[in-house]
Amino acid sequence: MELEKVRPKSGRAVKMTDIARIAGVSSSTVSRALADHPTIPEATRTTIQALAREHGYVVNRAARNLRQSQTQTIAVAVPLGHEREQLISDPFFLRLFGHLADEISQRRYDILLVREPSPDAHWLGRLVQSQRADGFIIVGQSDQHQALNLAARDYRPLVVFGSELPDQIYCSVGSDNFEGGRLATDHLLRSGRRRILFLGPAELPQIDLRLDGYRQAIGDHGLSVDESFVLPAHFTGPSAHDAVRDLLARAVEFDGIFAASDGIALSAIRALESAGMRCPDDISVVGFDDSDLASQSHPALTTIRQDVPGIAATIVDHLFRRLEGEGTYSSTLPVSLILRESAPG
Amino acid sequence: MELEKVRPKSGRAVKMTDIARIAGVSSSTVSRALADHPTIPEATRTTIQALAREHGYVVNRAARNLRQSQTQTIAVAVPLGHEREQLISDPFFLRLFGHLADEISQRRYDILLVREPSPDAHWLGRLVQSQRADGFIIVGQSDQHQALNLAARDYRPLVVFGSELPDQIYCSVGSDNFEGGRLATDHLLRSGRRRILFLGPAELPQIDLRLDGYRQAIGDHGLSVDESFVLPAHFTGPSAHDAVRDLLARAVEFDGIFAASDGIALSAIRALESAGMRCPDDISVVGFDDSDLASQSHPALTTIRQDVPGIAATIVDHLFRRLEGEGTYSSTLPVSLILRESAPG
DNA sequence: GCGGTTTACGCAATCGATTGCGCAGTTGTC
DNA sequence: GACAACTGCGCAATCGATTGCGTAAACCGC
Repeated sequence: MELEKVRPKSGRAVKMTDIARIAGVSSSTVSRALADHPTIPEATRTTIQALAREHGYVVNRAARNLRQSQTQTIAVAVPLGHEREQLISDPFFLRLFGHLADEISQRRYDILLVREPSPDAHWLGRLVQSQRADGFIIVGQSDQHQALNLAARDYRPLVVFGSELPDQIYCSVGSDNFEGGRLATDHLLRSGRRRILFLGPAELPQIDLRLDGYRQAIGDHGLSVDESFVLPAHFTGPSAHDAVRDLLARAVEFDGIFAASDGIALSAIRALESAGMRCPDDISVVGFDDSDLASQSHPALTTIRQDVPGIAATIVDHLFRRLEGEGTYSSTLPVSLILRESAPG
Repeated sequence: MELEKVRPKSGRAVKMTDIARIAGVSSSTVSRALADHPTIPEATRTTIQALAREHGYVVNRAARNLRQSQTQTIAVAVPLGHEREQLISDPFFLRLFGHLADEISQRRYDILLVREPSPDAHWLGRLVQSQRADGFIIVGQSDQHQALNLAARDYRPLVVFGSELPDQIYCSVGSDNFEGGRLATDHLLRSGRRRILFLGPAELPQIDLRLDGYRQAIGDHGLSVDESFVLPAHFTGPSAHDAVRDLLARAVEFDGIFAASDGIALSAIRALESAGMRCPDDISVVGFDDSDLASQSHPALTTIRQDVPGIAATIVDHLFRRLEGEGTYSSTLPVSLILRESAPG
C-alpha cells in the first residue's frame, strides 16, 4: 500500500447553512425539512432532502445533541470492580452484549460502551451527568449495589443486568439464579450423587443466589450442606482447576460438581481428567449458562441455560419504556436444565 | 421491587456557570481550571475542582464535543452487508471487539458501536460526517472495499480489520490469511492426506486468501486442485454441515478438510460423525481462528491461530497514530499452526 | 517611582443545529 | 370587500462549554 499523504481536512465540512443557501431558504427550513416536519410542504421537503443527499450533508450530531439535550444513544456500562478483565475474557458478557447491541440498534439508537475501571460511589452519577447517553444499561451488579441505588434515586432510564436484591430501588433484569442452582443440584441428587461441590465466585449476588438454590436442593433431599464443599472460583483463570486439583490431592471424596459457569465446569473437568478421574463415570458435573462451549466440549456439558436473547430483549424493552416515562418492575427470567453427557439423567 | 414514582427531572442539571457563580469566578476560569490549564494558578484550580466535585458537576459532553469538534470517542463500525447476524453470532468478532474495547478505553476514549444494516456507497461518508467519533475502526471489509476506498480518500483516522487488497488506499490490519491457508493445507498434506476439502465463504477477501494458500500448498506438493472440493459455507448456520453430509451421501471420497473457521470445522466434524466417519481416524480436519471452542471441543481442533489481542492492539495503535496526523501502512500479522487431535502431526 | 513584564482572569464570539414566535402573503367566508 | 384563518418560512435565542484576545493588577529592576 502506498503511504498516503497527510493532508489537511479538505476544506470545511458542509453544514446546514450551506444547504440552506443553495436551496435558497433559511437553515430553519432545512432543519425542519430534514426532520420531516409537517409544516414544511411535501415539495420543499423532498427538494431539500435531495439537495442534502447530493451534497453529502449529514446533520452534525454534536450540535443536535447539545440543542436537544438528547443523543439517540444508549450506554452499556461495565463497572470493573472485582474482575478487571471481565469484559474481554467473559464469553457470557460478550454474548449478552451482542444481543443488547442488536436490540438497541433495531430501535435506531447508537451504543456506547463505557468501561469504568475504578468505580466509586459516584461514578454512575458522573456518567449520567455527562449527557453522553439517553439511557443506561449496567452489566455487573457485582459490588455496585449501593452505587446503583444511589443513581436510581433520581435517574430513571437505567436498567441493570442482575438479580433482584432485598433493598433495591433500581430496575434489574436477570435469570432465575436461585431456581437454576436448585435445578442443577436437584438433578445431580436425583441421579444418585450425594457429595456435591459448589464452585463459583459467591461474592457476586447472582452467583450467591445460585448457591442458595444449591443449598435448598440439598436440604430438600434431606441432606445437609458441607460448607467445605462450597469453594470460591473465578470465571477465568486457573482457580477452579486448582481448587479441584487440591481437593483430589487431599483425597477428599465427592461425586458431583455444580459450577457457576460453563467455563468453571470445563476447567474443573480438566482437573478431574488430569487426576485420572472420569466425567461423568466417576463424577458428574453441571455448568451454568449453556454457552457455545457447553454443547461442543467433551464431555458435552449438562448445564443451566440462561435465555440470553430474552434477557437482552427484556432489558432493552424496560429501558425504552422508562425512556417514555413509564415505570417498570424488575424481571426474573426462567432458566432450564439442558441434559448432556457430563451429568446424564 | 416497589414501582418507583415517575418524577420530573429534579430541577435543572448543574452547569458550569453555576460552579462559576459559587466560586466567584467566570465560567472561563472554571473551564480552564477543570482542564488543568496552566494559566490558572494551582490554588484556584484545586479550589474549583473541589467545588465541582462537591456539587457533582460534570462537563456536558455534548457542549464540549460541539465546541471542540471532537468527541473522545472511537467508533467501531460493522457493515452487515453479507451476513445480517454476524455481530451476535460470530464469537470471533465478539472476541476482537472485546480486545479493541480494551485498547481503546485504555487510551481514555469511549467506544461507539455502530451497526450499518444496509451499507451503500456512502454510508461511511455519512458516518464520518456525523461527527459522532474522532476515528473509525471498520470490522467487515467484506463487500465494502469500494466504500472504504472512497471514504479513505479524504478521511484519515480510519483503520480496517481485513486483508491488504490490490487497489487499496485505506489502512488495513489483519492476519496473514494466505500463510494460514497454506500452513493448514500443508499440514494435512504432510500427514498423508491427499483429497482435501476447502470449506468457507470465499467471497470474503480474507477467506479468499486462505483459499489461495490452500491452492498454493496443494501445488507445492505437486498435486492439482480439484475445484469440486472447494465448497461454500457460512460461518453460522447449517451450510457446512449440509455440504459435508451431501458429499458423503454422494460417496465422494476425501480424507481431509480445511475449514475457514473453527465453527465451520466443528460443524463439519458433526456431519462426519453422524455419517459414521471418524475424525481424525478417517478424515483430518483443520480449523481457523483458535477460538475457545477449538481447545475444548472433541476432538480438540487442530487450527490456525489468529493473534486477536495483537490484531486489536495494532489496529488501535495505527488509528491513534493517524489521529496524530501520522500516516501508517497496512499490517499483516503472523499466524501459527496449533496442533491438536483433529489433525495430528 | 516609573516603564515594562508577567500573572490572573473576564468578555464575548463561537461551535452547528433546533425551535418558539411572529410576519407576510394567501385563501376562505359571508 | 373586509376580516379571519391559515400557510410557509425566517429571525433570533438557545443548548453549554471553550478559547482568542484584552486588560487590570501585581511585580520587577534600576
